[in-house]
Amino acid sequence: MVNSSFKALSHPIRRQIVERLAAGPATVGEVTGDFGVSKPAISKHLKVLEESGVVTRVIDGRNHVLSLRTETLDEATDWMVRQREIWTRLFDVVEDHLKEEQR
Amino acid sequence: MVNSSFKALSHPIRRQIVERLAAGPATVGEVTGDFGVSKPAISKHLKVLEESGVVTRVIDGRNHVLSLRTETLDEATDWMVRQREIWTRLFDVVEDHLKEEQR
DNA sequence: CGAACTGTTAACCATTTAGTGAACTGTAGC
DNA sequence: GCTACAGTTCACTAAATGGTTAACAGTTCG
Repeated sequence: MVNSSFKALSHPIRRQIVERLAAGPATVGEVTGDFGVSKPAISKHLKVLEESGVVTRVIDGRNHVLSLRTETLDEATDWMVRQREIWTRLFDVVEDHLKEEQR
Repeated sequence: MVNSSFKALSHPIRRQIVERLAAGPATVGEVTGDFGVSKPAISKHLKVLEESGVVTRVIDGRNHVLSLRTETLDEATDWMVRQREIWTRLFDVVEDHLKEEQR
């Protein structure tokens, strides 16, 4: 699932949609915003977000209401944070080593 | 730059390379590992990682030594963490609202 | 009912991506 | 000098991506 999350986030339009939805649920029309692309293009991006598990959709009359599936995004975030912890630790080791040498 | 970082991380092989490099610098041969793909394929993945600013390369004799450019990855990590903070806050608001209603 | 509205599907196109094998560049070491 | 080694570049393919317009499906409302 981490796989498809990163793929979903690899397009600027999709990231902007996620940014919008992080602030709360919205309809397709609302997330469409002012990207200079057609409705079918947005529709496809939403499909990618949905199939990757990043977004869910609830149909309400003629509106489709979109929400973030935060659990999915949490997984991807955790991967990044975990890597950061690892390379930060490494950096500290190097730092310590340099301090050691200065003495 | 956040753009290309996510794109760089959108392929499982490239993420595994990043995982390897998070633990410390390594040569091309070392990161190649046991993905079932040819050397040219790895070479291309490394090019993507390098051009996206995620990885740097220092040539030492006939070995190319790769390292993570952590600043670049920090940007992407920060984007994710920032979004998480936003949707977490939203979640708390909903939580509070539900508690409010239970009373 | 019929028109307007919200959104998707279908068919198509151009570009990018991910992979391949073969050939090449440069370094190491006998 | 020659061979082995580390890695890239080239030329090519197949599939995926991102976009388009045109047509469709369902909902709302006068």
